[in-house]
Amino acid sequence: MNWTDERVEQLKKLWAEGLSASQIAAQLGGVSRNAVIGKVHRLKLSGRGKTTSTQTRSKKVNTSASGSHRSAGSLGHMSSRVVNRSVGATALQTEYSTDLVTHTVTKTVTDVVVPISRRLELVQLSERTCKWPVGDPLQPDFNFCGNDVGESGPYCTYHSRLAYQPASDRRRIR
DNA sequence: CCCTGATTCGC
DNA sequence: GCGAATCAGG
Repeated sequence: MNWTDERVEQLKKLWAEGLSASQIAAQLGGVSRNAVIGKVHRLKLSGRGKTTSTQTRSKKVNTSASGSHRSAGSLGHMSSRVVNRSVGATALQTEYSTDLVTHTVTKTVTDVVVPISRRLELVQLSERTCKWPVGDPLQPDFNFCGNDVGESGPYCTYHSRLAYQPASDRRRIR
């Protein structure tokens, strides 16, 4: 995958918005989070604002002659990271978030990164359906994401992450 | 276990 | 320049 200008633009934008590297990678598609991070570094825009990354890195594992001890104990996980990609209308969306316009766009921050959801009604929930609420509980059309939950909880894998993980953002020690 | 960003280094 | 592997940490 090439880093076209548009993609780089997206990257910078999303990174500035505070999205994590993996989320950005998911949205751009075709790249891993490492690729994103690597690019971010090359663009010299890491440390999103703060994070005075104090150069404390100097460990480095023996590069030569070591290795080959990464046995194969467990098998893969297969956690598909499905993300709805905005098909079509992907054109001009590169030069619009530049400032100068303060008209609160409020582009409905809905699911910038949320994948598919089945929109089930409460009655249809079962033991294996994601109980992540979708919509406004005060509205009659309130429903739930009904994706299959693995064995890991009341939510589908994706929503589980949204529910918990949001942490890991205040280690500051670096 | 999951995740995060940071760094290094072979390509 | 790119990104996988690795590391360190929450």
